[in-house]
Amino acid sequence: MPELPEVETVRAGLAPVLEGARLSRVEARRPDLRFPFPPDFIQALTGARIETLQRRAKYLLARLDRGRTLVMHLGMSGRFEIGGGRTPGAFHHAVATEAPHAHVVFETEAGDRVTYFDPRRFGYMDLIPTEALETHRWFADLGPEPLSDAFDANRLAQAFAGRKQGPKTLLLDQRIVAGLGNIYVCEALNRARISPFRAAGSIGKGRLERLVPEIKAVLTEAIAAGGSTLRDFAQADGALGYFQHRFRAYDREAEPCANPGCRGVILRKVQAGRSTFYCPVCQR
DNA sequence: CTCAGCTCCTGCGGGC
DNA sequence: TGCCCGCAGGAGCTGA
Repeated sequence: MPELPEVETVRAGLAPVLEGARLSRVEARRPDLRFPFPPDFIQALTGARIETLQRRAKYLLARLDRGRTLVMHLGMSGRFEIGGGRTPGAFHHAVATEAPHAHVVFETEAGDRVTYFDPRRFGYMDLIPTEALETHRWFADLGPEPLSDAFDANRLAQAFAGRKQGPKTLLLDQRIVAGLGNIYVCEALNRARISPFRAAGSIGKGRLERLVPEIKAVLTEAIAAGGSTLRDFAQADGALGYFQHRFRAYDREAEPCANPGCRGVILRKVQAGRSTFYCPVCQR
């Protein structure tokens, strides 16, 4: 599911319920997601108060009042729902059925319930000492937030210098810029009319100065739209993001390029194991 | 160091 | 209808 705009949408949806809330009950319905839960996961969370719910790159960070932070990554198919955890209509059965793939349930003293679903289980959660977050291996090497001033053309030029890989691959590298994924990289390169395949080191500074604002623009627009709903992404309140209707390249194979004045057609090619959607006419 | 390829896991849609 | 294949929003690992 989630790239930066989707994770930010989830954060914004959960914050009203979780920020300032004290957890009265936490349930892990299996021993692991991508990784095992820490041994004291339930014990450490039960009774803890969530001070803030923040986002860094594609991670959600729930800072607890106990010196640790609950770190959550949604992988490919992770999703939160306010409520949930039981199959709707389960009361029709003699025994309530657990909703499929509802792996973690958080209940607050205020009576709210937040359920984490993740069919593919590429997501993960851990408890990390808050003061050690920045040096933790998940965060130590992360690049700048793409929407921050720290992410600019100079930074990108430095990262691209001498590299033969395409800008597509490098923009997916979270050490260069943190939060982009396959959709928004395809979209930003199409908007900036830069080929995903050319050697990143050969892209002139002027073109990077066009690319950076396009990255920021597509992310900002996607956040405003509540993210993109491809298969199963929904906001925490169940509302669907609608940015997918504004895709110009991603998932638009054989459709006309939307760039003004371009008469090209979007192609799909596999690059580094991922689908790359691009316009061979205007993206150079 | 760089880079391509493979891996984890489940579900879904298209083609036959 | 049912089966098989390819593909999916991430990212870490391997080995050349």
